[in-house]
Amino acid sequence: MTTAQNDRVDRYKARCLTQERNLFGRLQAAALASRTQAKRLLKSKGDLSITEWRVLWDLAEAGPLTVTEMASIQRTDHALISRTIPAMIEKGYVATKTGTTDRRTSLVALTAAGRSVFEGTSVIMSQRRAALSTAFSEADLDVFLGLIDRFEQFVEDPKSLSPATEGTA
Amino acid sequence: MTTAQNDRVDRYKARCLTQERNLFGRLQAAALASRTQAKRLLKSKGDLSITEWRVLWDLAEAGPLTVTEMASIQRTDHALISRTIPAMIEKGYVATKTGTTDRRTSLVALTAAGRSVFEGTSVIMSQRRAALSTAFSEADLDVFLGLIDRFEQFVEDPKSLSPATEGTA
DNA sequence: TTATTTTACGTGACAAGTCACATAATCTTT
DNA sequence: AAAGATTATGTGACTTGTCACGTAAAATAA
Repeated sequence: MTTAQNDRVDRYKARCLTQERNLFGRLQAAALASRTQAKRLLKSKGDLSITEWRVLWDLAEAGPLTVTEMASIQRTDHALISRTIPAMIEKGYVATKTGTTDRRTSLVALTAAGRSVFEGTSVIMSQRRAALSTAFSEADLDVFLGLIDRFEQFVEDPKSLSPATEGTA
Repeated sequence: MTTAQNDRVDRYKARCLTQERNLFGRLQAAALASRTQAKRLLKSKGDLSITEWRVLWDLAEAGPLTVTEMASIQRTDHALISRTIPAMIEKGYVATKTGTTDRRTSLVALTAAGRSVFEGTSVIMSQRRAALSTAFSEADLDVFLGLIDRFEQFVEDPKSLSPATEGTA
């Protein structure tokens, strides 16, 4: 290996080191790894997608629910849920009816088949949550969630990157 | 509002409360909010996608780099980068050549135009990182990264959800 | 030296996610 | 009561990401 190649590899390694402290990148990667784990666990028990699993879980815990309510609970966009519901209806897992007090809403409820699929899948997902609870104490979790709260405030607060800030930079 | 409706709303609210302490969901939402912020900032300075920005940034800091090296630095899959490179070549931002020591590799380097686009965009992205540094001290960051390390170990460690665990449950 | 295994990267299919938009329904203002 | 503004949901287009696969090249084993 030549000196130029050594330089190139050194730069690569240095770059990797600096990115280990890049909170944006690290959070992204951790969240995606988490998602991959969930997909793998769901796959081991059937063919539910993550969105389908979330819908079933929310409905099992608190249904019937509107699309917007589920989106809010899951901190996701209503579009994703809206797009998932028809196939779940087709599979017989959920049924919808127009809201009586607000005819814009679509009230989604579990069917018996949906309840059954939920129960067949919930064991592994409960185990996942229980395993996480052994890895992180309640105090750890408080710290973690507090840091996440602060991070979310940062990314959603326009003031942190306002013209005034630019003026002083 | 009837009693049944009250019950339904109460269940929804209770469900929201429990999900506030769901670390999986919270981490996911925070990472996605961060990504959205990045996209918004990039959009304010041009039309770079997140993947394009990441490629430019890595190359500016440590280029030339292979697809696998960039994927490793960014903690992403090589497929995403491979798919992005041709358009960036078309735009004149990067150029590639086959590696001399390993002809399987594709060495990607910034062009002068790419350097220029990088520099036009890097100010706002640097400001973003600086703003994050004012929101989180080095000590905060150490704690946060440590918790993320532990979370990543959890989601990647098969032992936490092994048959032995299932046997004892 | 040959055979086998592993690796780099390009490609395709699909899921998860964002944003814009449209339509209908509801709410607020005039 | 009518007009204007806001909201719920469905849809489409696009990005970001995963996984599987194929091919060529490199590494390892026989």
